[in-house]
Amino acid sequence: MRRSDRMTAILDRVSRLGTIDAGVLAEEFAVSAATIRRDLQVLEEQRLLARTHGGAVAVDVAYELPVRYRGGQNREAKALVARRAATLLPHGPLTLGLTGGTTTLILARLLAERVDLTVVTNALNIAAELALRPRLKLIMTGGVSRTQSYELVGPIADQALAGLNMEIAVVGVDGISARGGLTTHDEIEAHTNAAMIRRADRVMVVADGSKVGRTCLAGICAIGDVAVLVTDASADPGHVEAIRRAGPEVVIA
Amino acid sequence: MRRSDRMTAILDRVSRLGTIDAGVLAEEFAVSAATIRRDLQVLEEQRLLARTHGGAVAVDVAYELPVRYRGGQNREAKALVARRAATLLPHGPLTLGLTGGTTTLILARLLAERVDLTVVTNALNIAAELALRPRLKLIMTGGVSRTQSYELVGPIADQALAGLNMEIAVVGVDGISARGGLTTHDEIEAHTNAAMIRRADRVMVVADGSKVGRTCLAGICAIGDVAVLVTDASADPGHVEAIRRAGPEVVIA
DNA sequence: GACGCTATGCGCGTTTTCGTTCGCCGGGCA
DNA sequence: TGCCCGGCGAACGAAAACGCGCATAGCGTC
Repeated sequence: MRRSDRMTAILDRVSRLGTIDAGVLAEEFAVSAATIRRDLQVLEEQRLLARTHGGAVAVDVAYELPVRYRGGQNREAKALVARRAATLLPHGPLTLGLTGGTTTLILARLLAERVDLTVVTNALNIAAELALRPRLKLIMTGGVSRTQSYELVGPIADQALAGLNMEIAVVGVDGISARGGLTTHDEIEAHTNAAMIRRADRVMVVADGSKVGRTCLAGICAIGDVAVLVTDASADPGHVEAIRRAGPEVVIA
Repeated sequence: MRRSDRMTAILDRVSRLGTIDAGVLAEEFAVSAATIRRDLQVLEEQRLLARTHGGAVAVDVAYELPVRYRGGQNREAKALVARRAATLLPHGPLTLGLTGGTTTLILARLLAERVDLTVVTNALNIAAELALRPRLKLIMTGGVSRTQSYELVGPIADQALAGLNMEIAVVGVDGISARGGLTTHDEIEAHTNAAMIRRADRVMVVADGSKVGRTCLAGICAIGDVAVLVTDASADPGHVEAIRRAGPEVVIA
Protein backbone atom coordinates (compact mmCIF):
# COMPACT_ATOMS: atom_id res chain seq x y z
CA MET A 1 0.00 0.00 0.00
CA ARG A 2 1.32 3.36 -0.99
CA ARG A 3 1.79 6.26 1.35
CA SER A 4 -0.98 8.42 -0.03
CA ASP A 5 -3.48 5.58 0.22
CA ARG A 6 -2.43 4.92 3.78
CA MET A 7 -2.88 8.58 4.62
CA THR A 8 -6.33 8.58 3.13
CA ALA A 9 -7.24 5.50 5.15
CA ILE A 10 -5.89 7.01 8.35
CA LEU A 11 -7.88 10.19 7.82
CA ASP A 12 -10.98 8.22 7.06
CA ARG A 13 -10.61 6.21 10.27
CA VAL A 14 -9.82 9.10 12.51
CA SER A 15 -12.77 11.08 11.21
CA ARG A 16 -15.10 8.12 11.75
CA LEU A 17 -13.83 6.88 15.11
CA GLY A 18 -12.50 10.13 16.55
CA THR A 19 -9.37 8.46 17.87
CA ILE A 20 -6.86 5.92 16.60
CA ASP A 21 -4.01 3.88 18.02
CA ALA A 22 -0.66 3.95 16.29
CA GLY A 23 0.08 0.31 17.11
CA VAL A 24 -3.18 -0.86 15.63
CA LEU A 25 -2.56 1.16 12.48
CA ALA A 26 0.94 -0.27 12.11
CA GLU A 27 -0.39 -3.80 12.42
CA GLU A 28 -3.32 -3.21 10.14
CA PHE A 29 -1.32 -1.63 7.33
CA ALA A 30 1.57 -4.06 7.91
CA VAL A 31 4.12 -1.31 8.30
CA SER A 32 6.46 -0.37 11.10
CA ALA A 33 5.51 1.95 13.93
CA ALA A 34 8.06 4.45 12.69
CA THR A 35 6.23 4.75 9.39
CA ILE A 36 2.94 5.38 11.15
CA ARG A 37 4.61 8.00 13.28
CA ARG A 38 5.91 9.69 10.16
CA ASP A 39 2.47 9.61 8.57
CA LEU A 40 0.85 11.09 11.64
CA GLN A 41 3.50 13.75 11.77
CA VAL A 42 2.79 14.85 8.21
CA LEU A 43 -0.95 14.85 8.80
CA GLU A 44 -0.52 16.85 11.97
CA GLU A 45 1.57 19.43 10.15
CA GLN A 46 -1.33 19.87 7.76
CA ARG A 47 -3.71 20.22 10.70
CA LEU A 48 -5.71 17.23 9.55
CA LEU A 49 -5.48 15.54 12.96
CA ALA A 50 -3.83 15.98 16.35
CA ARG A 51 -1.27 13.54 17.68
CA THR A 52 -1.50 12.02 21.14
CA HIS A 53 0.68 9.55 23.03
CA GLY A 54 0.20 6.30 21.24
CA GLY A 55 -1.97 7.58 18.43
CA ALA A 56 -3.99 10.55 17.22
CA VAL A 57 -7.40 12.20 17.57
CA ALA A 58 -9.59 14.06 15.12
CA VAL A 59 -9.56 17.83 15.10
CA ASP A 60 -12.82 19.47 16.11
CA VAL A 61 -14.25 20.48 12.77
CA ALA A 62 -13.98 18.16 9.85
CA TYR A 63 -11.40 19.59 7.51
CA GLU A 64 -11.29 19.88 3.76
CA LEU A 65 -8.65 17.53 2.46
CA PRO A 66 -5.84 18.56 0.16
CA VAL A 67 -6.25 17.03 -3.25
CA ARG A 68 -3.55 14.44 -2.86
CA TYR A 69 -5.19 12.76 0.10
CA ARG A 70 -8.74 13.17 -1.04
CA GLY A 71 -8.29 11.03 -4.11
CA GLY A 72 -9.97 7.75 -3.51
CA GLN A 73 -12.40 8.50 -0.80
CA ASN A 74 -15.64 6.69 -1.50
CA ARG A 75 -15.05 7.15 -5.16
CA GLU A 76 -17.09 4.15 -6.29
CA ALA A 77 -19.91 5.10 -3.95
CA LYS A 78 -20.03 8.59 -5.39
CA ALA A 79 -20.09 7.26 -8.93
CA LEU A 80 -22.89 4.88 -8.02
CA VAL A 81 -24.93 7.65 -6.45
CA ALA A 82 -24.36 9.94 -9.42
CA ARG A 83 -25.51 7.28 -11.90
CA ARG A 84 -28.63 6.57 -9.89
CA ALA A 85 -29.40 10.26 -9.57
CA ALA A 86 -29.11 10.66 -13.33
CA THR A 87 -31.82 8.05 -13.84
CA LEU A 88 -34.16 9.95 -11.54
CA LEU A 89 -34.10 13.09 -13.63
CA PRO A 90 -37.08 13.45 -15.97
CA HIS A 91 -36.63 13.21 -19.71
CA GLY A 92 -37.34 16.11 -21.97
CA PRO A 93 -36.53 19.78 -21.47
CA LEU A 94 -35.19 20.51 -18.03
CA THR A 95 -33.60 23.30 -16.08
CA LEU A 96 -31.19 21.94 -13.52
CA GLY A 97 -29.16 23.51 -10.75
CA LEU A 98 -25.90 21.89 -9.66
CA THR A 99 -23.84 22.87 -6.65
CA GLY A 100 -20.19 21.94 -6.30
CA GLY A 101 -18.92 18.57 -5.15
CA THR A 102 -17.39 15.43 -6.51
CA THR A 103 -20.69 13.62 -6.86
CA THR A 104 -22.35 16.49 -8.72
CA LEU A 105 -19.31 16.68 -10.99
CA ILE A 106 -19.69 13.03 -11.93
CA LEU A 107 -23.39 13.62 -12.49
CA ALA A 108 -22.58 16.56 -14.74
CA ARG A 109 -20.37 14.34 -16.86
CA LEU A 110 -23.21 11.88 -17.21
CA LEU A 111 -25.53 14.63 -18.35
CA ALA A 112 -23.11 16.10 -20.84
CA GLU A 113 -24.66 14.39 -23.84
CA ARG A 114 -28.22 15.36 -23.06
CA VAL A 115 -30.05 17.86 -25.18
CA ASP A 116 -32.73 20.33 -24.10
CA LEU A 117 -30.91 20.75 -20.86
CA THR A 118 -30.11 24.01 -19.10
CA VAL A 119 -27.60 23.75 -16.29
CA VAL A 120 -27.13 26.43 -13.67
CA THR A 121 -24.07 25.97 -11.52
CA ASN A 122 -21.69 27.84 -9.25
CA ALA A 123 -18.98 25.20 -9.57
CA LEU A 124 -16.05 26.02 -11.80
CA ASN A 125 -15.07 22.43 -12.42
CA ILE A 126 -18.57 21.53 -13.52
CA ALA A 127 -18.72 24.55 -15.79
CA ALA A 128 -15.33 23.69 -17.28
CA GLU A 129 -16.61 20.20 -17.95
CA LEU A 130 -19.82 21.34 -19.61
CA ALA A 131 -18.54 24.36 -21.47
CA LEU A 132 -17.34 22.08 -24.25
CA ARG A 133 -20.80 20.72 -24.99
CA PRO A 134 -22.62 22.83 -27.52
CA ARG A 135 -25.91 20.98 -27.05
CA LEU A 136 -26.72 22.22 -23.59
CA LYS A 137 -27.10 25.67 -22.19
CA LEU A 138 -24.76 26.53 -19.37
CA ILE A 139 -25.37 29.35 -16.95
CA MET A 140 -22.87 30.19 -14.25
CA THR A 141 -23.48 32.24 -11.20
CA GLY A 142 -20.59 34.58 -10.66
CA GLY A 143 -18.86 35.03 -7.36
CA VAL A 144 -15.62 34.69 -5.51
CA SER A 145 -13.76 31.45 -6.14
CA ARG A 146 -13.00 29.16 -3.23
CA THR A 147 -9.77 27.37 -3.99
CA GLN A 148 -10.64 24.25 -2.04
CA SER A 149 -13.91 23.36 -3.69
CA TYR A 150 -13.93 25.27 -7.00
CA GLU A 151 -17.20 26.90 -6.01
CA LEU A 152 -18.16 30.49 -6.64
CA VAL A 153 -19.76 32.04 -3.59
CA GLY A 154 -20.72 35.34 -2.05
CA PRO A 155 -23.11 38.16 -2.88
CA ILE A 156 -22.48 38.05 -6.63
CA ALA A 157 -23.50 34.41 -6.70
CA ASP A 158 -26.54 35.04 -4.53
CA GLN A 159 -27.63 37.93 -6.70
CA ALA A 160 -27.27 35.90 -9.88
CA LEU A 161 -29.30 33.07 -8.42
CA ALA A 162 -32.03 35.45 -7.32
CA GLY A 163 -32.93 36.02 -10.94
CA LEU A 164 -33.09 32.38 -11.96
CA ASN A 165 -35.59 29.59 -11.48
CA MET A 166 -34.75 25.91 -11.65
CA GLU A 167 -36.97 22.88 -11.81
CA ILE A 168 -34.56 20.68 -9.87
CA ALA A 169 -31.55 21.58 -7.79
CA VAL A 170 -29.05 18.80 -7.23
CA VAL A 171 -27.09 19.57 -4.12
CA GLY A 172 -23.91 17.94 -2.86
CA VAL A 173 -23.44 18.27 0.89
CA ASP A 174 -20.88 17.31 3.51
CA GLY A 175 -23.51 16.18 5.97
CA ILE A 176 -27.20 15.30 6.04
CA SER A 177 -29.23 14.24 9.05
CA ALA A 178 -32.81 14.39 10.25
CA ARG A 179 -31.95 16.79 13.03
CA GLY A 180 -29.17 18.90 11.48
CA GLY A 181 -30.65 19.07 7.97
CA LEU A 182 -28.14 19.79 5.22
CA THR A 183 -24.76 21.00 6.35
CA THR A 184 -21.36 21.77 4.88
CA HIS A 185 -17.93 22.81 6.12
CA ASP A 186 -17.98 26.38 4.91
CA GLU A 187 -20.56 28.93 5.96
CA ILE A 188 -20.32 31.09 2.85
CA GLU A 189 -20.72 28.05 0.65
CA ALA A 190 -23.72 27.07 2.72
CA HIS A 191 -25.30 30.44 2.11
CA THR A 192 -24.89 30.19 -1.64
CA ASN A 193 -26.20 26.64 -1.70
CA ALA A 194 -29.22 27.80 0.28
CA ALA A 195 -29.80 30.55 -2.28
CA MET A 196 -29.88 27.97 -5.06
CA ILE A 197 -32.25 25.74 -3.13
CA ARG A 198 -34.69 28.62 -2.67
CA ARG A 199 -34.92 29.07 -6.43
CA ALA A 200 -35.65 25.41 -7.16
CA ASP A 201 -39.00 23.63 -7.33
CA ARG A 202 -37.52 20.36 -6.11
CA VAL A 203 -34.34 19.63 -4.20
CA MET A 204 -32.36 16.46 -4.75
CA VAL A 205 -29.47 15.71 -2.42
CA VAL A 206 -26.66 13.42 -3.54
CA ALA A 207 -24.47 12.12 -0.73
CA ASP A 208 -22.50 8.92 -0.32
CA GLY A 209 -23.16 6.90 2.80
CA SER A 210 -20.40 8.49 4.86
CA LYS A 211 -22.27 11.80 4.83
CA VAL A 212 -25.55 10.42 6.12
CA GLY A 213 -26.10 11.17 9.78
CA ARG A 214 -23.23 13.62 9.90
CA THR A 215 -23.63 17.25 10.88
CA CYS A 216 -21.04 19.83 9.88
CA LEU A 217 -20.37 23.40 10.82
CA ALA A 218 -22.61 25.36 8.51
CA GLY A 219 -26.30 24.71 7.99
CA ILE A 220 -27.82 24.99 4.51
CA CYS A 221 -31.47 24.18 5.02
CA ALA A 222 -33.83 21.95 6.98
CA ILE A 223 -34.41 18.35 6.04
CA GLY A 224 -38.02 19.13 5.16
CA ASP A 225 -36.95 21.19 2.16
CA VAL A 226 -35.47 18.11 0.50
CA ALA A 227 -37.56 16.08 -1.93
CA VAL A 228 -35.16 13.22 -2.62
CA LEU A 229 -31.97 11.94 -1.08
CA VAL A 230 -29.83 9.64 -3.22
CA THR A 231 -27.22 7.70 -1.27
CA ASP A 232 -25.66 4.24 -1.26
CA ALA A 233 -25.93 1.11 0.81
CA SER A 234 -23.15 2.12 3.17
CA ALA A 235 -25.43 4.71 4.77
CA ASP A 236 -26.43 3.95 8.35
CA PRO A 237 -29.97 2.46 8.25
CA GLY A 238 -31.03 4.20 11.43
CA HIS A 239 -30.17 7.62 10.08
CA VAL A 240 -31.76 6.78 6.75
CA GLU A 241 -34.99 5.81 8.48
CA ALA A 242 -34.97 9.01 10.52
CA ILE A 243 -34.52 11.10 7.38
CA ARG A 244 -37.31 9.20 5.64
CA ARG A 245 -39.67 9.95 8.50
CA ALA A 246 -38.73 13.63 8.28
CA GLY A 247 -40.05 13.87 4.74
CA PRO A 248 -37.62 13.18 1.91
CA GLU A 249 -37.84 10.14 -0.27
CA VAL A 250 -34.62 8.16 0.11
CA VAL A 251 -33.18 6.25 -2.83
CA ILE A 252 -30.41 3.72 -2.24
CA ALA A 253 -28.21 3.36 -5.33
CA MET B 1 -1.88 0.04 -27.86
CA ARG B 2 -1.32 3.64 -28.75
CA ARG B 3 -0.38 6.31 -26.31
CA SER B 4 -3.67 8.17 -26.46
CA ASP B 5 -5.62 4.97 -25.82
CA ARG B 6 -3.48 4.25 -22.81
CA MET B 7 -3.99 7.75 -21.50
CA THR B 8 -7.72 7.47 -21.90
CA ALA B 9 -7.71 4.16 -20.07
CA ILE B 10 -5.64 5.62 -17.26
CA LEU B 11 -8.01 8.55 -16.89
CA ASP B 12 -10.99 6.25 -16.88
CA ARG B 13 -9.47 4.13 -14.15
CA VAL B 14 -8.38 6.98 -12.00
CA SER B 15 -11.75 8.65 -12.19
CA ARG B 16 -13.47 5.41 -11.25
CA LEU B 17 -11.15 4.27 -8.50
CA GLY B 18 -9.72 7.59 -7.37
CA THR B 19 -6.23 6.17 -7.09
CA ILE B 20 -3.97 4.02 -9.24
CA ASP B 21 -0.63 2.27 -8.93
CA ALA B 22 2.03 2.91 -11.54
CA GLY B 23 3.43 -0.62 -11.32
CA VAL B 24 0.03 -2.19 -11.91
CA LEU B 25 -0.54 0.04 -14.91
CA ALA B 26 2.82 -0.85 -16.40
CA GLU B 27 2.09 -4.54 -16.06
CA GLU B 28 -1.44 -4.25 -17.33
CA PHE B 29 -0.56 -2.27 -20.44
CA ALA B 30 2.64 -4.27 -20.93
CA VAL B 31 4.85 -1.21 -21.09
CA SER B 32 7.76 -0.12 -18.98
CA ALA B 33 7.38 1.87 -15.78
CA ALA B 34 9.16 4.76 -17.47
CA THR B 35 6.42 5.00 -20.06
CA ILE B 36 3.74 5.03 -17.40
CA ARG B 37 5.60 7.73 -15.56
CA ARG B 38 5.74 9.79 -18.73
CA ASP B 39 2.03 9.29 -19.29
CA LEU B 40 1.25 10.35 -15.77
CA GLN B 41 3.49 13.34 -16.16
CA VAL B 42 1.62 14.53 -19.22
CA LEU B 43 -1.72 13.98 -17.56
CA GLU B 44 -0.58 15.86 -14.51
CA GLU B 45 0.58 18.78 -16.63
CA GLN B 46 -2.92 18.96 -18.03
CA ARG B 47 -4.25 18.82 -14.49
CA LEU B 48 -6.24 15.70 -15.25
CA LEU B 49 -4.78 13.87 -12.25
CA ALA B 50 -2.25 14.39 -9.47
CA ARG B 51 0.81 12.22 -9.16
CA THR B 52 1.87 10.58 -5.94
CA HIS B 53 4.80 8.35 -5.18
CA GLY B 54 4.03 5.08 -6.85
CA GLY B 55 0.98 6.21 -8.73
CA ALA B 56 -1.57 8.98 -9.01
CA VAL B 57 -4.86 10.20 -7.59
CA ALA B 58 -7.84 11.87 -9.23
CA VAL B 59 -8.40 15.60 -9.18
CA ASP B 60 -11.72 17.28 -9.55
CA VAL B 61 -11.04 19.93 -12.10
CA ALA B 62 -10.03 19.51 -15.70
CA TYR B 63 -8.64 22.88 -16.31
CA GLU B 64 -6.97 22.74 -19.65
CA LEU B 65 -9.78 23.64 -21.98
CA PRO B 66 -9.05 23.10 -25.64
CA VAL B 67 -8.63 26.28 -27.56
CA ARG B 68 -11.54 26.62 -29.88
CA TYR B 69 -10.71 29.52 -32.04
CA ARG B 70 -7.56 30.08 -34.08
CA GLY B 71 -5.44 28.29 -31.59
CA GLY B 72 -2.11 28.26 -33.33
CA GLN B 73 -2.43 31.45 -35.29
CA ASN B 74 0.09 34.10 -34.35
CA ARG B 75 0.91 32.11 -31.30
CA GLU B 76 4.36 33.61 -30.81
CA ALA B 77 3.02 37.08 -31.41
CA LYS B 78 0.31 36.59 -28.79
CA ALA B 79 2.82 35.24 -26.28
CA LEU B 80 5.09 38.19 -26.96
CA VAL B 81 2.26 40.66 -26.47
CA ALA B 82 1.15 38.93 -23.27
CA ARG B 83 4.64 39.02 -21.80
CA ARG B 84 5.04 42.67 -22.61
CA ALA B 85 1.64 43.47 -21.16
CA ALA B 86 2.58 41.70 -17.93
CA THR B 87 5.59 43.97 -17.52
CA LEU B 88 3.39 47.04 -17.88
CA LEU B 89 1.23 46.13 -14.91
CA PRO B 90 2.21 47.92 -11.70
CA HIS B 91 3.72 45.99 -8.82
CA GLY B 92 1.97 45.71 -5.51
CA PRO B 93 -1.72 45.18 -4.82
CA LEU B 94 -3.84 45.33 -7.95
CA THR B 95 -7.35 44.66 -9.09
CA LEU B 96 -7.41 43.47 -12.65
CA GLY B 97 -10.15 42.72 -15.14
CA LEU B 98 -9.55 40.16 -17.88
CA THR B 99 -11.86 39.47 -20.81
CA GLY B 100 -11.72 36.27 -22.81
CA GLY B 101 -9.22 35.58 -25.53
CA THR B 102 -6.04 33.67 -26.22
CA THR B 103 -3.74 36.54 -25.37
CA THR B 104 -5.47 37.30 -22.09
CA LEU B 105 -5.30 33.61 -21.22
CA ILE B 106 -1.54 33.60 -21.70
CA LEU B 107 -1.33 36.75 -19.62
CA ALA B 108 -3.34 35.08 -16.87
CA ARG B 109 -0.86 32.24 -16.76
CA LEU B 110 1.98 34.72 -16.39
CA LEU B 111 0.18 36.35 -13.48
CA ALA B 112 -0.66 33.12 -11.72
CA GLU B 113 2.18 33.32 -9.23
CA ARG B 114 1.63 36.91 -8.25
CA VAL B 115 0.38 37.80 -4.81
CA ASP B 116 -1.86 40.67 -3.79
CA LEU B 117 -3.71 40.29 -7.04
CA THR B 118 -7.46 40.27 -7.55
CA VAL B 119 -8.62 39.07 -10.94
CA VAL B 120 -12.10 39.70 -12.29
CA THR B 121 -12.93 37.73 -15.40
CA ASN B 122 -15.83 36.47 -17.45
CA ALA B 123 -13.74 33.82 -19.21
CA LEU B 124 -14.15 30.25 -18.06
CA ASN B 125 -10.78 29.07 -19.25
CA ILE B 126 -9.00 31.86 -17.44
CA ALA B 127 -10.94 31.15 -14.28
CA ALA B 128 -10.19 27.44 -14.52
CA GLU B 129 -6.54 28.30 -14.90
CA LEU B 130 -6.45 30.55 -11.86
CA ALA B 131 -8.87 28.77 -9.57
CA LEU B 132 -6.21 26.59 -7.99
CA ARG B 133 -3.83 29.39 -7.13
CA PRO B 134 -4.40 30.15 -3.49
CA ARG B 135 -2.36 33.36 -3.54
CA LEU B 136 -4.68 35.39 -5.70
CA LYS B 137 -8.32 36.28 -5.39
CA LEU B 138 -10.50 35.25 -8.30
CA ILE B 139 -13.89 36.76 -9.01
CA MET B 140 -16.03 35.56 -11.88
CA THR B 141 -18.90 37.33 -13.43
CA GLY B 142 -21.73 34.92 -13.99
CA GLY B 143 -23.57 34.61 -17.23
CA VAL B 144 -24.45 32.37 -20.08
CA SER B 145 -21.55 30.39 -21.47
CA ARG B 146 -20.60 30.88 -25.08
CA THR B 147 -19.11 27.66 -26.34
CA GLN B 148 -16.96 29.35 -28.97
CA SER B 149 -14.96 31.53 -26.64
CA TYR B 150 -15.62 30.24 -23.11
CA GLU B 151 -16.90 33.65 -22.17
CA LEU B 152 -19.80 34.28 -19.85
CA VAL B 153 -22.09 36.94 -21.21
CA GLY B 154 -25.55 38.40 -20.84
CA PRO B 155 -27.47 40.27 -18.17
CA ILE B 156 -26.05 38.22 -15.31
CA ALA B 157 -22.55 39.14 -16.33
CA ASP B 158 -23.45 42.80 -16.77
CA GLN B 159 -25.12 42.89 -13.38
CA ALA B 160 -22.15 41.29 -11.67
CA LEU B 161 -19.78 43.76 -13.30
CA ALA B 162 -21.95 46.69 -12.29
CA GLY B 163 -21.02 46.06 -8.67
CA LEU B 164 -17.28 45.81 -9.20
CA ASN B 165 -14.50 48.31 -9.77
CA MET B 166 -11.18 47.48 -11.37
CA GLU B 167 -7.99 49.47 -11.59
CA ILE B 168 -7.05 48.03 -14.96
CA ALA B 169 -9.08 46.10 -17.48
CA VAL B 170 -7.10 44.04 -19.98
CA VAL B 171 -9.23 43.50 -23.04
CA GLY B 172 -8.68 41.12 -25.91
CA VAL B 173 -10.37 42.23 -29.10
CA ASP B 174 -10.83 41.01 -32.65
CA GLY B 175 -10.22 44.43 -34.14
CA ILE B 176 -8.87 47.82 -33.12
CA SER B 177 -8.64 50.92 -35.28
CA ALA B 178 -8.67 54.69 -34.90
CA ARG B 179 -12.01 55.03 -36.61
CA GLY B 180 -13.83 51.86 -35.51
CA GLY B 181 -12.53 51.74 -31.96
CA LEU B 182 -12.59 48.32 -30.33
CA THR B 183 -14.63 45.68 -32.10
CA THR B 184 -15.33 41.97 -31.92
CA HIS B 185 -17.26 39.41 -33.93
CA ASP B 186 -20.04 38.82 -31.45
CA GLU B 187 -22.37 41.57 -30.33
CA ILE B 188 -23.27 40.02 -26.98
CA GLU B 189 -19.65 39.53 -26.14
CA ALA B 190 -19.05 43.15 -27.11
CA HIS B 191 -21.73 44.28 -24.72
CA THR B 192 -20.21 42.42 -21.79
CA ASN B 193 -16.73 43.62 -22.63
CA ALA B 194 -18.04 47.17 -22.73
CA ALA B 195 -19.56 46.65 -19.30
CA MET B 196 -16.19 45.65 -17.92
CA ILE B 197 -14.47 48.61 -19.53
CA ARG B 198 -16.90 50.99 -17.91
CA ARG B 199 -15.93 49.70 -14.47
CA ALA B 200 -12.19 50.08 -14.99
CA ASP B 201 -9.99 53.11 -14.31
CA ARG B 202 -7.65 52.25 -17.16
CA VAL B 203 -8.14 50.10 -20.22
CA MET B 204 -5.32 48.08 -21.72
CA VAL B 205 -5.92 46.37 -25.05
CA VAL B 206 -3.83 43.37 -26.04
CA ALA B 207 -3.95 42.53 -29.73
CA ASP B 208 -1.45 40.94 -32.06
CA GLY B 209 -0.60 42.84 -35.22
CA SER B 210 -3.23 41.17 -37.36
CA LYS B 211 -5.98 42.86 -35.35
CA VAL B 212 -4.67 46.38 -35.71
CA GLY B 213 -6.56 48.42 -38.26
CA ARG B 214 -9.32 45.87 -38.51
CA THR B 215 -12.95 46.62 -37.76
CA CYS B 216 -15.38 43.83 -36.89
CA LEU B 217 -19.14 43.59 -36.57
CA ALA B 218 -19.78 44.59 -33.02
CA GLY B 219 -18.41 47.75 -31.42
CA ILE B 220 -17.18 47.69 -27.84
CA CYS B 221 -16.06 51.26 -27.21
CA ALA B 222 -14.32 54.20 -28.84
CA ILE B 223 -10.58 54.37 -29.25
CA GLY B 224 -10.42 57.31 -26.84
CA ASP B 225 -11.40 55.08 -23.92
CA VAL B 226 -8.24 53.06 -24.30
CA ALA B 227 -5.17 54.00 -22.27
CA VAL B 228 -2.68 51.52 -23.71
CA LEU B 229 -2.53 49.22 -26.68
CA VAL B 230 0.04 46.41 -26.59
CA THR B 231 0.72 44.84 -29.96
CA ASP B 232 3.70 43.44 -31.88
CA ALA B 233 5.89 44.57 -34.72
CA SER B 234 3.68 42.99 -37.38
CA ALA B 235 1.08 45.73 -36.87
CA ASP B 236 0.67 48.12 -39.75
CA PRO B 237 2.63 51.32 -38.90
CA GLY B 238 0.04 53.58 -40.49
CA HIS B 239 -2.76 52.21 -38.38
CA VAL B 240 -0.57 52.31 -35.29
CA GLU B 241 0.21 55.95 -35.91
CA ALA B 242 -3.47 56.76 -36.39
CA ILE B 243 -4.32 55.06 -33.12
CA ARG B 244 -1.54 56.89 -31.34
CA ARG B 245 -2.90 60.20 -32.55
CA ALA B 246 -6.34 59.25 -31.31
CA GLY B 247 -5.14 59.00 -27.73
CA PRO B 248 -3.87 55.61 -26.60
CA GLU B 249 -0.24 54.95 -25.84
CA VAL B 250 0.93 52.16 -28.15
CA VAL B 251 3.53 49.66 -26.97
CA ILE B 252 5.23 47.39 -29.49
CA ALA B 253 6.30 44.15 -27.84
C1' DG C 1 15.21 4.72 -49.63
C1' DA C 2 16.42 8.81 -46.74
C1' DC C 3 14.63 11.88 -43.50
C1' DG C 4 12.51 13.62 -39.39
C1' DC C 5 9.35 12.92 -35.66
C1' DT C 6 7.46 10.49 -31.84
C1' DA C 7 7.04 6.78 -28.71
C1' DT C 8 9.38 3.47 -26.08
C1' DG C 9 12.89 0.91 -23.38
C1' DC C 10 17.21 0.89 -20.79
C1' DG C 11 20.96 2.52 -17.76
C1' DC C 12 22.53 5.55 -14.24
C1' DG C 13 22.52 8.77 -10.57
C1' DT C 14 19.23 10.98 -7.35
C1' DT C 15 15.32 11.28 -4.32
C1' DT C 16 11.78 9.25 -1.53
C1' DT C 17 10.18 5.84 1.40
C1' DC C 18 10.51 2.54 4.99
C1' DG C 19 12.56 -0.64 8.42
C1' DT C 20 15.94 -1.02 11.93
C1' DT C 21 18.67 0.55 15.58
C1' DC C 22 20.01 3.61 19.05
C1' DG C 23 19.45 6.93 22.85
C1' DC C 24 16.04 9.78 25.54
C1' DC C 25 12.12 10.59 28.43
C1' DG C 26 8.45 9.65 31.81
C1' DG C 27 5.75 6.44 34.58
C1' DG C 28 5.14 2.26 37.30
C1' DC C 29 7.20 -0.97 40.59
C1' DA C 30 10.34 -3.42 43.72
C1' DT D 1 16.67 4.96 44.54
C1' DG D 2 17.31 1.79 40.81
C1' DC D 3 15.19 -0.80 37.12
C1' DC D 4 12.09 -1.89 33.38
C1' DC D 5 9.15 -0.58 29.61
C1' DG D 6 6.42 1.74 26.11
C1' DG D 7 6.51 5.46 23.23
C1' DC D 8 9.13 9.04 20.93
C1' DG D 9 12.71 11.25 17.92
C1' DA D 10 17.01 10.90 15.17
C1' DA D 11 20.14 8.55 12.24
C1' DC D 12 21.56 5.07 9.02
C1' DG D 13 21.03 1.74 5.22
C1' DA D 14 18.31 -0.81 1.82
C1' DA D 15 14.83 -0.88 -1.54
C1' DA D 16 11.73 1.29 -4.50
C1' DA D 17 10.47 5.05 -7.31
C1' DC D 18 11.92 8.85 -9.87
C1' DG D 19 14.15 12.00 -13.51
C1' DC D 20 17.20 12.34 -17.27
C1' DG D 21 19.84 11.18 -21.21
C1' DC D 22 20.59 8.06 -24.93
C1' DA D 23 19.66 4.49 -28.25
C1' DT D 24 16.22 2.05 -30.85
C1' DA D 25 12.04 1.17 -33.42
C1' DG D 26 7.92 2.45 -35.68
C1' DC D 27 5.64 5.67 -38.87
C1' DG D 28 4.60 9.13 -42.12
C1' DT D 29 6.67 12.39 -45.67
C1' DC D 30 9.37 13.62 -49.32
